[in-house]
Amino acid sequence: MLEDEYQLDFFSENGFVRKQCSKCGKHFWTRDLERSTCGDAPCDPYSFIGNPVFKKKFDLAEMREYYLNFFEERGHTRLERYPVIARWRDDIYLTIASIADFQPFVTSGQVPPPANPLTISQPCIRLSDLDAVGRSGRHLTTFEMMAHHAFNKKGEEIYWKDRTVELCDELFNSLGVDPLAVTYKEEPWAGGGNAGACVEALVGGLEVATLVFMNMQKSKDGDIVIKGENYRKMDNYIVDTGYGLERFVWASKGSPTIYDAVFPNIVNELMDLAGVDHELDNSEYANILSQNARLAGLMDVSEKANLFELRKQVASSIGTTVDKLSAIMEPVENVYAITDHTRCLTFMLADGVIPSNVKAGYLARLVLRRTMRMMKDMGITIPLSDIVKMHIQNLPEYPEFEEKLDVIEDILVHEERKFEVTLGRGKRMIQKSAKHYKKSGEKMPLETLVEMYDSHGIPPEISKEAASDVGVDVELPDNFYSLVAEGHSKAEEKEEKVFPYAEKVFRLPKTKKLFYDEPTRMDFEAVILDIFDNHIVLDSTLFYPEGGGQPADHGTISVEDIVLNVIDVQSADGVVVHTIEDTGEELHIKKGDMVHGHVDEDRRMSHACHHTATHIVNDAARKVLGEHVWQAGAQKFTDKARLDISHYKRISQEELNRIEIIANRTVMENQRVTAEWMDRIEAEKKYGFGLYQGGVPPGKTIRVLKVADDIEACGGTHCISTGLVGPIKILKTERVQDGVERIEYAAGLAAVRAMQKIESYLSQAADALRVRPEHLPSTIDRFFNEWKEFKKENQKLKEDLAHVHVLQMANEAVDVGSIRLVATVLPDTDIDELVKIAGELTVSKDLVVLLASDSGGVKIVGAAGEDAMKAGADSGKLVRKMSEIVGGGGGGKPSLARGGGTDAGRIDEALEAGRRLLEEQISS
RNA sequence: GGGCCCGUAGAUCAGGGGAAGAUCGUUACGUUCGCAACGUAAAGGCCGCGGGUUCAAAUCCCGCCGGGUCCA
Repeated sequence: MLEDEYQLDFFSENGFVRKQCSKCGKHFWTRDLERSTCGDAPCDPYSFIGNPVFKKKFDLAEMREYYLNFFEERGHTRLERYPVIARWRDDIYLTIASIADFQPFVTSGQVPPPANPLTISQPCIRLSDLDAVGRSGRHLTTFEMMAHHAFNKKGEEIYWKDRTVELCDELFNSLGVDPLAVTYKEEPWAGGGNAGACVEALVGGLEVATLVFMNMQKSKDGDIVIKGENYRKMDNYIVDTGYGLERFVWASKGSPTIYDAVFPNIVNELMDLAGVDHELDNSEYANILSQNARLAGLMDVSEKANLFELRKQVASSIGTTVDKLSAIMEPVENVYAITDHTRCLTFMLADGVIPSNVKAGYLARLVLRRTMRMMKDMGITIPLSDIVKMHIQNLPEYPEFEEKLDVIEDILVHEERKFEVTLGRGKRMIQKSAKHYKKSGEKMPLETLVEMYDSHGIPPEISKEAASDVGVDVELPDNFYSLVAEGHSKAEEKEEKVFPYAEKVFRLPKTKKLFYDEPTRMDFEAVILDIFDNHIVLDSTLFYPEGGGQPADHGTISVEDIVLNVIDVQSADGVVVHTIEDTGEELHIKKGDMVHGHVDEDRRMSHACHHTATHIVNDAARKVLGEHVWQAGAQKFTDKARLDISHYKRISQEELNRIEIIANRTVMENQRVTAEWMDRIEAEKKYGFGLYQGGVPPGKTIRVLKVADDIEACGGTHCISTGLVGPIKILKTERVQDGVERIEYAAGLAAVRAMQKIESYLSQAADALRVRPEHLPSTIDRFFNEWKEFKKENQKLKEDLAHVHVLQMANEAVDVGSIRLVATVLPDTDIDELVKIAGELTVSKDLVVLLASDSGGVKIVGAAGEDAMKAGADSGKLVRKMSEIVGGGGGGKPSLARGGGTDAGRIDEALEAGRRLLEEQISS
């Protein structure tokens, strides 16, 4: 299909031949004329374990430096790593490859690369093979993708396939790899809307590098089909390589697993803590691990069935049973996984991921809880942060980690406690439910497990354990997690909002945006470029289009004596579209007309105030809460604004007060607000990704806005100095998601109005109680307590009163057959009192009591003593009948019933009916 | 962004339209030289908030607030 793509001069000039793998049928290139297999698993098993393929052993730092230096010496510029949380992307949460650093704007050609060609070692996180981590001997959640990239354009080629493969080959040679042991397997690649030819570089059965030649993009009418999708060639074509740093280190050491190669000291320490004898010098033990890794290399061990198959094969190869082998392997695998997961957490937390129940934060919590569970299983009781500390010490190449240690520790302690609470709650729930099934002698159904996990976060293993403590059997199928997933119906893809005039707008020139240069001017002249329905496009405008959480400007556009109200302004592809109020009349304006625009100044100014205030509050929050605070969203209104920030705890009142003070101090310092259009790459270099707090704007240049200490890419309109923001009043906080706090505040006049409103609440409350506002707290406290006292006293009085009634009324009882009846009206008595009286009366076992009151319509209470009930009296039925008569309903137990209605005029009639029904009851 | 679960006494939770409960804790008294244990009794509730349905709502419905949790 793409056969021609792989016919490289480099191969033919260097003695390579193209072969087809005798096992998998794929094509590959090799210098070894004898070779018949492609070199990849499962066709070739690992041969490097115990038999390193490089002439020297490397650790992570040495290997990384060797690689970067190698490419620097060959004309590449070395780049600093990007964060593992992909702040500059809105389509992925985590950085999953080095090329992700340059998507979407560099790869699409919109923004030039920061250097060309370049080399980088990018830490990446992939959680897709979580279950295989620790078991397979080669999977990691966190790895560094070393890479060299070249971004080519038509007519501006840096280098392409030949040079790429040549560099790769040269790297292997320099490391002392036997040239005959290297194979390059052909493997078309597609991902993220792009595709291209690709060769995988294999050494000793291990894939150590992937060389992708990205030159196609997804396109409906494309003529190239890859994996069922249509693609077409792009004008720019990109060398996207990925060399696995950890795999290189592993290959250089030839240790049984990648974990023993990458972080041996932490593995060893944790093995000690878990009481596992991890003696790699012991040849028997090392042989088990090696066999395991070798065979695991041939299969996907994330599935339980495959894992069992693996165990069987390893067991038979070393002559033991599956059970014995599992007993050895499971603890070791767990420790490997713990070591890997904690390294993942180190990167995530240090780069500012806040654990949460949503988004990237959820991924962090997922890893966190897995880790804690495994630590518990292994009896490792040290705090998570101790292990993270080990990683940080182990990674001196990342000095930024050290600085974040305090926050990381705080987050981890917080998360550990949270999980404890959840587990404790879960265990109680499970035990309760288990007791229920024990009683009925059933097994605990699967749904219960699913519900426990899905709604309460209790891992099924723990449910099972807790249930068996009570003595209840639980069936836990292998595909448990997929069953959970099944329960979640797939969310509908929401339709993308399509601008109805996109076609027309696309042809128009970009509108000149005057509001940036002249933020205080509100009147302007412009020429109409186009009109469609009630939408107007001008050549230039002062109207700010909605964007960056700032609503659109309103105002008027007038042509001679026609004045049109502007009610919305949107920007599409740099073209500003003004929407005017539909008056129902025909518009007498046309293309080419000169117009006068006027922006509603009050509206604009309050937006500007709130926008500048947002930057100020964001900065203040970071100062009070910590560097991990990151804007997660913001919206401005005329009367208030809100800012969502990432933070792992609720914000306390005291912290809020400090944020408010700092924000207002920044206002009073009256610093100039400056905006500067900068080259994107340069701005990123100078200010870091903190620029993208409010989102990632497209384009080659970005507008860098400085408000006091806050520096962000921002396209909004702002006050020209912080003093003009006026007072900032924080109104409230809200926890919008776990790990995301929303701060709501008002600025400028809106703040004054907000304060006045709060004051009026206070004075109204104070007036009602006739006290001064400062006495409100104590007065309200007193009132509330008194109210409670009175309520209790009232209760007692009613009981006393009932008692008095009872004595009187017992005498009024009339005989009905063998029992006695009290039927009477107690005017203006509430239902609770009636109940109490009835209750006391029926201490006399032969009494039936029917009481009625005219309080709030009609209330009826009926009660029957023990003997009366035996005789056939049923209060429920009596009351139901009586209630119907007074236009309502009622019911209850034979011993006590309540009811009522609305027609007070028929109370006597109802009582009479009750008496008659009672007669029937006891006679039947 | 979507789904599910939960807010009842200081704590942990029952109850799920017809008199607000249990266990632990608290207090007092008894037993004891004293403590623990035990016995007896008491105090402690806007049943998260606001609407609605109903003669009647802790209970059913809607909204809000607070918490938990799974998935993308």
